[in-house]
Amino acid sequence: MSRQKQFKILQNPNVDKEVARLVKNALAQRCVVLLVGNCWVNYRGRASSSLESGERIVIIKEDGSVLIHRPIGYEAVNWQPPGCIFQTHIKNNVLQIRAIRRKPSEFIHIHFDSIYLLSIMKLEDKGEFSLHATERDMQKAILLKPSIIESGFKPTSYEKKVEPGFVDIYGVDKDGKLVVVEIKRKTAGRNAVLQLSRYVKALQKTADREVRGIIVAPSMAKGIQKLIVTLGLDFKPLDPRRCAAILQRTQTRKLSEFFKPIR
Amino acid sequence: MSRQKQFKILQNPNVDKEVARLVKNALAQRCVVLLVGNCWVNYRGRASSSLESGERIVIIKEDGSVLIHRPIGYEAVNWQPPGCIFQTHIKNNVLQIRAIRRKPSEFIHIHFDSIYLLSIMKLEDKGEFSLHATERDMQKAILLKPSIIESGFKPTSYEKKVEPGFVDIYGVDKDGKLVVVEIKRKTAGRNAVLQLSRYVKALQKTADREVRGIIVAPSMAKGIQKLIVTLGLDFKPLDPRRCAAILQRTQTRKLSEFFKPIR
DNA sequence: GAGTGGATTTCGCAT
DNA sequence: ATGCGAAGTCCACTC
Repeated sequence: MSRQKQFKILQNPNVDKEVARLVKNALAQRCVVLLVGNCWVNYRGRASSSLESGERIVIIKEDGSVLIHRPIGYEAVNWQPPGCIFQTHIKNNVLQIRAIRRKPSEFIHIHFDSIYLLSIMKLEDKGEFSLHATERDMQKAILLKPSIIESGFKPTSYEKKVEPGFVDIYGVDKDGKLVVVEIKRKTAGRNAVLQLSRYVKALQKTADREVRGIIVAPSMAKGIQKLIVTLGLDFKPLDPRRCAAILQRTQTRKLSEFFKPIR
Repeated sequence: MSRQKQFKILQNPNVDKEVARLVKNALAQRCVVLLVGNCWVNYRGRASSSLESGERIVIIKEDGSVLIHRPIGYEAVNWQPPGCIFQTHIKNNVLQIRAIRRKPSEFIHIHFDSIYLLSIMKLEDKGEFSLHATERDMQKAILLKPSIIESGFKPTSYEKKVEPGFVDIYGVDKDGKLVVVEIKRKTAGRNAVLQLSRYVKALQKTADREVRGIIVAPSMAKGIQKLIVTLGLDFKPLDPRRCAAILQRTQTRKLSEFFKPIR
């Protein structure tokens, strides 16, 4: 199963022109460069810092971001966000790598006098990353912490399931208006908006008060904003991961202890 | 100059019991473990996430923190703060590493089906890291050596936090006038000047003496000079590096030993 | 222990 | 572009 990955690994190379050339070429080719060795670092930009000599792991990624990690600590001690320009020099058996960024203008200078490991690689990573919260989780989170929708919102009841693909909440806003909330786990599209609009219109016929419709989703499809405004609806961006976090923090109890489900 | 560093490097090892044993021992001995290979990751805790198969860099540090880095992006895609407990398993030629944390209870499961590089090392890093010339550092320097602002200036108290981007000092000048100092780490702009002016005006209402306002910054924005004069404020240029030097010379003690913080 | 504020915060979405 | 809010924020300091 272990397929041979073609990349360069040098163990304890001399810190010389050859190493500098390898690093320079690797950076030009947008490879990922991994360095372990003894180094010191200076940073100057939004703040200034200096890091004395010590053994660290340095990662330069293909997008031009830089990370310098000490053997302890979750956070990088020095870093540079994506988009850096690089310069490499060798002088007196010291390899210097400069990572320069504009806007804000800042740089990191990394100096290696010993390299234990130099690895240059092309990594392929198409895997999707997802922080999941199901639609039901999002519904739970809103019911447990209605303020994430808007200040003063009070849910009164909810629907357990509605086709196709969303879960609704009913409530009252801070002004006493009736509110229908429609939840989408992914980007809210045309269908969701139209569906909610129909709901609101239907309810309005029998209600004695104004009825509002709110779409809750991590994002809107392109060009939907205008439709939402036209139909008099509101959009509230809500990240599923935030919902997940809320559920984790909150004691998980049955929702029906708090709210009455409709059918 | 490149001294031989004793640590283990395996290139394209088979994903088998031997690899699992090496990793397990390394973690038990608080080594830094560096893995590059094809993996997928599940996280569950404050939130939940899944990361599909792809090629990444994984760092496990001696303090029990974990970082999983994709080939792009400044931030780790998954991580675990220091203090994790680890479990390693091998099953069907897949290496599973579990990093478990209590409080909050959460875990990461990392699965490798190919390993391109496994490096196990003891890194020694005694080098000191110092961040100089933050706004707080400038504040400290002024409090420790008020004469850099102007001769005869005596700070009486300071504010720890002020919205957004400056730290204030209160004091008395050589003539007994009240002084408000506003610090900017970078060029002082229109906002800073107006903010200070409002402060001074507000204080003047309740003060029995004249109140002065001093802007301290490395430089002024273009065209601000006139505004400063118009509002009756003073400007004092101060290089953050000079502050760093002052802090360097002076024994660092708690500011509250000398001055009373306001709120 | 919980709570608070800062960060070279970063990141995203709003205006 | 700029500004505001959230983060699996993390971290350090105070109460």
